[in-house]
Amino acid sequence: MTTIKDIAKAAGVSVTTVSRALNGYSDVNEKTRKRIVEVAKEMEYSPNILARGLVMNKSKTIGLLVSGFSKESIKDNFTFEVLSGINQFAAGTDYDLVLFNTNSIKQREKTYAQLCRERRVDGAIMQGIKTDDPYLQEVVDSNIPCVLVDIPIQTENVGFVTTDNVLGASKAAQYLIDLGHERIAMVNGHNYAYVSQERLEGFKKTLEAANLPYREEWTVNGYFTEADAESAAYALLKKNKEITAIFCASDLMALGVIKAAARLGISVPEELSVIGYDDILLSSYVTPSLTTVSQNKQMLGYSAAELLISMLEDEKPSSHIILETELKIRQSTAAYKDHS
Amino acid sequence: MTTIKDIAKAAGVSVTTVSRALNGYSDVNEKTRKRIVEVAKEMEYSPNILARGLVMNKSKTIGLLVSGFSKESIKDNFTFEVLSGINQFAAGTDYDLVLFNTNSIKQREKTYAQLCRERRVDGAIMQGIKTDDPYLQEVVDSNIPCVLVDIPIQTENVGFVTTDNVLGASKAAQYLIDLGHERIAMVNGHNYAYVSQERLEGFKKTLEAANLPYREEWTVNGYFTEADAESAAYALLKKNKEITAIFCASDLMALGVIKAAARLGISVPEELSVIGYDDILLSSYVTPSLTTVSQNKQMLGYSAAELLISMLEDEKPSSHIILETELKIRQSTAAYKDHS
DNA sequence: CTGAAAGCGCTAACAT
DNA sequence: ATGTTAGCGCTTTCAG
Repeated sequence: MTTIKDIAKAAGVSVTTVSRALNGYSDVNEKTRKRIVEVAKEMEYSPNILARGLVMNKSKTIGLLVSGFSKESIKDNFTFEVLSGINQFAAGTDYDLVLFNTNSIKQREKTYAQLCRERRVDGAIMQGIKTDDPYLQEVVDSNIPCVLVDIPIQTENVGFVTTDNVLGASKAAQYLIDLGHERIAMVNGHNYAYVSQERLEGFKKTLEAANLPYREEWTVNGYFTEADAESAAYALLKKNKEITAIFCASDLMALGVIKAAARLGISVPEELSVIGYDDILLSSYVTPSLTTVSQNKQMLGYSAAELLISMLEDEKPSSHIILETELKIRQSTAAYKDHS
Repeated sequence: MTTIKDIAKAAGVSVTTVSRALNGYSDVNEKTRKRIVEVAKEMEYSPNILARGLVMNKSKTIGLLVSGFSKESIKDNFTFEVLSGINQFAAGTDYDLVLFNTNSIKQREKTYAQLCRERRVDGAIMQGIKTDDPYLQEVVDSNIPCVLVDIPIQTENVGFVTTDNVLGASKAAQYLIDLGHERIAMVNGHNYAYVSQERLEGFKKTLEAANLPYREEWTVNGYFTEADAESAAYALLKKNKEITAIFCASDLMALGVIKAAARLGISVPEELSVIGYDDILLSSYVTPSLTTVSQNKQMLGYSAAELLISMLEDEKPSSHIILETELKIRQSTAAYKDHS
């Protein structure tokens, strides 16, 4: 493997000159530069980024701390879309992405912060982390520049990007209300996700603004999985036949709810309107297709990368980005009709 | 950031001893080791992997060269599932994954091989690369240990993992034949994918073994996209009403074919049987659900990582792995009935 | 405009 | 069992 030393020898100059020539410094004679570049190409030189990183004390890498990179999360390819967005932005820069291997076992011995420090990443993007994950706090406390996806924490060197979940949930609820529904339930995720808290807030607020009672017992957790949502909704619907609409904090859970309804002989959307959240790929392909609050997942990743790199390069202060959502009306919702 | 030098000073030993103690060498007094480990923990020491890599001449990273990490490829989350499998295996090792930023623009200036060399990756996994990609050859020619997904090239330091595409296609074709179909068309991917060539071979072979003619004009390319497959199938079906079954080289294309059939008023599976390949998530959710040749995409990634790391660690010779496929019978296929 | 020399953090002979 | 020394490939003062 060719080094600048080899080039220096071959070109009859010092390593310093080679380094400066190759890095585009101005104080190098144009002729010598040309010769050096020539020789470098001939010898198939590739700079050793590790060595450079060692001396410059930065690695030009971004650490990706992604939970939920496993079998279960393939269905909602949320993770993948965010990743794709990150990659898209990063592709326009000279940063590379390192994906940390975080199976739960390893997490015990090595924390995220350690992983970042070991690899000397310049910054990190965290995604899919529960709010009670101890390592979340650790990363926040460490002084590694970091951007969080869907976790609204902002500090000196931590920014975040998320969508307006309160408003998103509000749109969903308002739409159901506008359809004439009055007895609306909610299947939420879990208590360790900010998005759940916020979507609940938006839901509640909107009901109350319409003078509809918010009933705590009609809000159940589906833990963001199809199966859990199905069983939770099954119990809920069985017990409360009067419910005519359900707002779900994710599309996957909405699918579970529809399954539960099917098992109970409740037809969607005729007898029950179901509305999801996310707009995952499946939503438009299933029957009935899912009315949902669409978020631009790619943009979430893209913006996260953009924000992080601006913090890194321009030494901009940390900040946050709130993306818009859009209600996509499909077939799983319908105007309220009295079936009694 | 603490270094071994700091620890050495604090513990009153030399850096060598610290290095050896921390790396579990046997020739260190148990007492000193304990003290050193203690001090290291207190000072929150994290080894600088870059520095270690520099001297050891290996980085404990695997480069992921993934084409199709973009908007279009989100539908068939093939890429993601493979990635997930790679990650799964890597999580049990001390290798981290680096995702190279390869937008097409950058490809011009930096080849895959260069990216690998710059980052000093120990090995690479390539996926979703067309066989005519010039950079494929370059990586193969470079002496970087590499595992290819779905490209059967094997050299000194290149292995591959794939599924048995000939057999897979054969299963699909045989199933259609067993259902009584005799006029079977094929929507293939494109000419720059080995899998396409192999699936075609399996298809052809099986037709001929059943004494059915293979008609070249009934094989069209859908370029692995839903839209292209739709228009190709539309033209094909419009012109050849006698076709009663279509074998598609991917599920996404099968969806396109079904759309084309719908536009022509041909009902699936009553008048036309459609069979896909891959078993992507959508396949079981769409209506009618898709009969398909299922491949274990996660295992593809998992095996690729496993193979690569065995090549790296055990200095095993390169080799290849062929995974099995499984025919999943769903609703898009039915026994042939004469509609004339 | 160019070069000599120091040093980033670590490991690995080679002493002792 | 521990320390001394050299060096991985690169950038960066500091001198010329």
